[in-house]
Amino acid sequence: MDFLDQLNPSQREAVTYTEGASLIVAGAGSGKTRVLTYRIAYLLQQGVPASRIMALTFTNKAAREMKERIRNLSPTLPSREGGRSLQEAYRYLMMGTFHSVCTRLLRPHAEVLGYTRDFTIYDTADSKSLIKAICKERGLDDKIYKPGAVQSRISMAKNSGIPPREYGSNQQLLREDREQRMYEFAIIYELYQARLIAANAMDFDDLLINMIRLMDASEEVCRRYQEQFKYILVDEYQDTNYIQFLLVKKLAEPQNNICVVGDDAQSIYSFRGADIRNILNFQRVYPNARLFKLERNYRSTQTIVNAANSLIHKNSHQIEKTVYSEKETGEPLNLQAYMDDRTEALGIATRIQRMRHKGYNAFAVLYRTNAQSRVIEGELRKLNIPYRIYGGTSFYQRKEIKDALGYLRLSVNKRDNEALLRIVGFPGRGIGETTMKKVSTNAIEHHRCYLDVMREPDDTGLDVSAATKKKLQAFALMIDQFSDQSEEMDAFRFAEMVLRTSGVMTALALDRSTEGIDRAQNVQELLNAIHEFVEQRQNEGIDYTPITDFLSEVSLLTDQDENLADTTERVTLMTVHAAKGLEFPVVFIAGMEENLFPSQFAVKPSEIEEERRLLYVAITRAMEQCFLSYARQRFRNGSFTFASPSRFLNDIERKYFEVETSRSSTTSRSSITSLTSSSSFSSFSSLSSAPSTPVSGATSEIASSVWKAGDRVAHRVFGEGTVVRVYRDEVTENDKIEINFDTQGTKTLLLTHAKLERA
DNA sequence: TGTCTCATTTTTTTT
DNA sequence: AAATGAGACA
Repeated sequence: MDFLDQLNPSQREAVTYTEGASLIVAGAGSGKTRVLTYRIAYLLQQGVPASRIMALTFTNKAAREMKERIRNLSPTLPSREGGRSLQEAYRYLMMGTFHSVCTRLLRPHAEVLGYTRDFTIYDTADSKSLIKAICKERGLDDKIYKPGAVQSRISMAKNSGIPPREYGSNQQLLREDREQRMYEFAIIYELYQARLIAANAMDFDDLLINMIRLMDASEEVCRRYQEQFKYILVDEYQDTNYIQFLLVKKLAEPQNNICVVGDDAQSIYSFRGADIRNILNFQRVYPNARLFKLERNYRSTQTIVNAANSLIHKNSHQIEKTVYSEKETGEPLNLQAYMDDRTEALGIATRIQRMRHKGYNAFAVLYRTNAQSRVIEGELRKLNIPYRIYGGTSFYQRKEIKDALGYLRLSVNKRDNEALLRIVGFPGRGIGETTMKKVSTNAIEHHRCYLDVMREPDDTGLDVSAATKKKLQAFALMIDQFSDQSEEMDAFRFAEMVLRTSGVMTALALDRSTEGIDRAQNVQELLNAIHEFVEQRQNEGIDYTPITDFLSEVSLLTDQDENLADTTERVTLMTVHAAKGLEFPVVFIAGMEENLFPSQFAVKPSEIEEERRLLYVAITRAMEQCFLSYARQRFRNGSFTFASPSRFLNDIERKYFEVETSRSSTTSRSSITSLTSSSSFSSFSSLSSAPSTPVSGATSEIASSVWKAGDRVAHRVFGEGTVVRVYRDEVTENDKIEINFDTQGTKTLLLTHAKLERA
């Protein structure tokens, strides 16, 4: 049986057209991954060696899954290659995220660019802390130079291919900086880059940029890679940025066997520099490119596909396509209004419970921001519904894990100053901020790394006491010893030795609090992960795995990459971004409110359009049913905010929603305009019409009156309570009050958002 | 130095 | 709510 039979005609065409450039525009659920997988399998069948194929995916998980599918496909392929069996071929595919593939290709040639092979990868936290330090050194106000903002601007510059030098002569950019009062931005950018290089470190963007620089710098390397990768495939092309575009273009030369797959309607990463023009202009860059459209959706019911289409058509420029489904009509979308975020979470949890016969894996609750997961989590737990949260602070972001990794990083790359700063204070060894400040100053002045200064404090004339010197030298000695052994042991044995010798393990074991025990367990967990990593490589025939290999993998892990082993039935909770590429029978989309979805930061039309695409992605994750909901009041940043329904709700054609049944019904099935609340607080009659402004007449009346501790208060959400603390006698709108509730303990409320009544 | 407390600020999505 | 920062204190 020919495996191509399993494809529909348009899929098959896209799979078998292998020479030259092709653009596959793949609507949501149209079997995009399938096409990519089969295309690679087809190439293998045609006798193309696996090592000549490069496939760039959006997550490592996607790469892994694709490899697995290719492996399962390959037995059915007739082997044209006598020697190596096709079943094994998948191992030699160059497959992964842009960042991980670049790291792999970059390491052996890092010297060309002035790095060593052991360069470390700075994650967002490292970069941010470096930026902070630079701003502080220069005495800049971090109210104006917000580390986060500076970082994303640097990233933008990098992703647009503008190095520090060019930045300083770009009038347009400088003007923008002046408007932001960031007169020294160009200098910060330059210093930042210099410090990265000095630390033998690359940030995420550097991995891509340096890959291009490498190919520019070495004709030989360039040709070698171009010859090696005869076929290049890029998944999720709509979310690639300018640098990625350049990189792929360069790698594919001169034969240009390049195949990109994507859906402009699902471009949701512009904040990360993704440029939708890459996919829109593909045919202009490659005039001979064949265009394939996959328009049949195999995932969702007709209603879901049509509803999503009606939404996305509100956007301007798109590649013309008609996504359709031939599955059953299916159930209408459901829209539910709730009084507040907790009621919303409870509503979702209750619905899941009612439908639990489908199995918990059938459900996903999607939201715009990670912060929304808390409430939902809480209500699910109350109803004993098992769930799994993706994103948020992942395992590798935990402090103790970052500390542990810091030791490993520094041992491998002694110039990794950010790692050093992390770990020098843990476990405590009497080296504090003041000392490190001096170390840092001297290091920068003498163009040495921190560890050098600590090892030889006299070389730079470090002004510290003899006792401190001793401590610094002891630390340096320890790291040097680790470093000497880093290539003598495999990753696991090395990590174990370092974490024991350094005192990290002992320090954690000393803390007998619940959190302390957790932390110790987490570090043990890290060791297990390293062990697993080494074993896995052994199975792949690599018998020596140094710690460097592990380190470069962990820093590039994505959110979806975690939690493979756990197969128990659970509801999935994640942001819409994280849900990209996934599907679930039943999808809940929570928080359909203005200033949340679309985000409060989306103001420009293009930004609103991106948010709309984001909702499109969310809806098209659903196979059978889609529930949308919003809350009128939401606890955000420590206080209550009022919310109005998302404008996007009006962008979805009304006819796809469940129609309102009867006005008097207790459970509210509602159309968009007459949303009735299903809350148990209906006794507050004033509630049914949600006020659009937070300050009502009642509030100002309260604001002008005098409240004392012990006065009673009624809050519209929580019911009755007692004021236990008033910060001042004279209460004004922005004052805080603390309210004691019998069920939920104490809450602090901003008076502006609390409706108070004298009880 | 290191730790604790109090106060202020923050806002998204992630390789 | 959570995270960060400043300041007091041992």
